[in-house]
Amino acid sequence: MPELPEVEVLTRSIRAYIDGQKCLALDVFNKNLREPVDEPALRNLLIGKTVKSVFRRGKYLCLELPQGHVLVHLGMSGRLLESASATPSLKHTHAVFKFASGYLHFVDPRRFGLIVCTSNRKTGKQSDVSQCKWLKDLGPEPLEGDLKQHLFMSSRTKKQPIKSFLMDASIVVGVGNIYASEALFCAGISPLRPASSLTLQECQRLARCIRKTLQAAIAAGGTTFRDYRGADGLPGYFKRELNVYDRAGEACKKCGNPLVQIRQTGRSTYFCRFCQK
DNA sequence: AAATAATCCTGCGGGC
DNA sequence: TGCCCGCAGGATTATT
Repeated sequence: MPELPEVEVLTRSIRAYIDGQKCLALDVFNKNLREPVDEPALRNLLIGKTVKSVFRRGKYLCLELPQGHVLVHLGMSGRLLESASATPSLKHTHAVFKFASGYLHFVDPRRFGLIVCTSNRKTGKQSDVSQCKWLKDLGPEPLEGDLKQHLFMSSRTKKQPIKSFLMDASIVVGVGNIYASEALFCAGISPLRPASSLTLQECQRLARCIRKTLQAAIAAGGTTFRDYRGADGLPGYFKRELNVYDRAGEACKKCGNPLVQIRQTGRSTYFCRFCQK
């Protein structure tokens, strides 16, 4: 998916588009996402209501409404597109939201995505969306707080490779397969290193690199590898700034040696054997 | 407890 | 042209 930078860019667009706008209608064409879409609950939360805020938590896009939240996750291939038309223009358009300002089309060929809602009213009390089942186990945001200290402390008992560790959303959110490889290259740390073997100094370097990489990607509008598109339907431009991802066999930009590709827990990892120790 | 494998689904590119 | 294979940015569940 869409990792953190892509969802952040998307969130900003969607915020400008629908924050403070009233939702007028909802069409669900295919409920069959990772979790079945609860259309009655969604309508109840949305129709005739005004969007109070739009924010991101990890890779979730969150819409705040008077009586709860709608959470959207793009999975691997999801898109959320702004459109002046109610009619789906793309195959695999599973839902269309109508707001006073225009339409939002949810498109997701692989259907790993998610549209779920959380309601305030169940307990009768104001419920904290951060404690809902989707968000409660997420680790901290990498762009906030003391990331270096967190990485160091939470890795002390972990023998798993640092790359897998970084991609674990319960450790830190938003770092997916692309940015894990990129951040490790930036920090000069091998993806194969056991997480617990990193020193505090290395965690500091890694934390800085994670932030630098994510922020640069946000500034470039995200990375489009295959599927990702912004809310305007346009790709992100960070791909040309990638140093290792999808560059197996090509020259390392630091030392010139060929980059290698390996598999870690079922995912491709790219790195330089000479620059990353 | 912690680490890995299998799984959900469609699309695309490469090899033949 | 077309078929088959492997792979794809995620996250949960089951298995060792």
